[in-house]
Amino acid sequence: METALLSRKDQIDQTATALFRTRGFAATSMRELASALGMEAGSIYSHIRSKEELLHRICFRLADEFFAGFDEATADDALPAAPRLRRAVESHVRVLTTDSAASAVFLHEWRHLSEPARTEFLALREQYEAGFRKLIAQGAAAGELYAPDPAFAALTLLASLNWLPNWYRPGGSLSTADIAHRLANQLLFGLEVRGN
Amino acid sequence: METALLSRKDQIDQTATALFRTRGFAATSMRELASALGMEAGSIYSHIRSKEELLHRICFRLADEFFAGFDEATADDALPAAPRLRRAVESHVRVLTTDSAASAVFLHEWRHLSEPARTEFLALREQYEAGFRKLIAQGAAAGELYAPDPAFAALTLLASLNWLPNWYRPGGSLSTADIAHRLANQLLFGLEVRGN
DNA sequence: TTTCCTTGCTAACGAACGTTAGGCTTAGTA
DNA sequence: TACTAAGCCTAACGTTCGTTAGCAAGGAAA
Repeated sequence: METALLSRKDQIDQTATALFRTRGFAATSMRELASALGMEAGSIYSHIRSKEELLHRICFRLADEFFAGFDEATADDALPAAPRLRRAVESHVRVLTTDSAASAVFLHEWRHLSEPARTEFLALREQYEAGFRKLIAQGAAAGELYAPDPAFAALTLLASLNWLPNWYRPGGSLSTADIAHRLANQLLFGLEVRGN
Repeated sequence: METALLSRKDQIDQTATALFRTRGFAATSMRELASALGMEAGSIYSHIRSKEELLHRICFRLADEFFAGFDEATADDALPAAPRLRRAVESHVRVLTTDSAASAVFLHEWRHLSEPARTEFLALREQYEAGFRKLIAQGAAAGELYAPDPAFAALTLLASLNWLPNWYRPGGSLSTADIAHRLANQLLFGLEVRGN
């Protein structure tokens, strides 16, 4: 029972994540998933209740990670908005890179959740984005950031970050921290007030 | 035969585009598509050869539009790289907004193309992105742009733009030209050399 | 040793899938 | 008037889908 590094259930989650990422949720069959795990399709149901449960777990676990990272990164109220935003960006990138397959599923496959999970998911997503909007708006109000339209800026910022799982490959020359720092630099440079 | 504004085949393309966008290609059945068109599933095959042909047409038509827009926007060799890049960005945004459903399909559903179409598609995509990379690199070499890593900058730039179909809705307060101009401003501001 | 829980198997279920064949209706053309 | 072609129908094909039932092997716990 306490044998492997990964429990069988975790192996299933992980393999499902990889398949959902490359093939898409709808185009991945339980038989494909079973085959990748070296077992039969029916056997998977000793571990899970349904195919959608797999997707549900992936999406909401990632949501948790994004929130936890954001909260930790922005916890210090004494800090100005700009560095807090920078830390939030770095946290976001860290989640994207350390769990890039799950992130890709999180970003692309959530629409295959059925109600009410889908609505719940979208609410979380909106709440998360609102965190960035608020930070940018604070920074703009304090004159730390140049962002005439905080909502627009937040959208663009997250868009750039969320493209990362599309090209990032774990074996690359840049470390996760490098990428995070670099992306934050490039994006915030355009936002920060000139002469800073 | 010359009756409608849209031929029946074009109506099918258009409805398929909308469904592929919201439901995804794999999760959209021919019976769903037929029902949305007010006909039966089998009848569609009087107009098309296969479901994948629909996806193929959408993806490659959009590729044509992106290329045509880019070529026109950057045709003037006498212009410096920075304004040519700006025009390319505006062209990209124009395609994304005037055909946002098809763009979303183009961006998300291409992986359901089977070989060799899939490889062909990816080659086109790479070629298109190379155009942006080259423009940014030229601008950086000439000192017009601040981009220590042109590939990185191109990736980030297109990422921000390609997120557009996720939030843009045709009835919004901003015109297509407004959005194009605004996005180009926001993105290039971070790229352009300070004091310009 | 007995009991149980985990893990997996085989076989099958009903449903939905993409696609095809063949026929009917209608409108335009000769 | 006869012919043709488009457009759509119904019915069905073979396949694959997610999922379930029932059973067997193996190790842990009693």
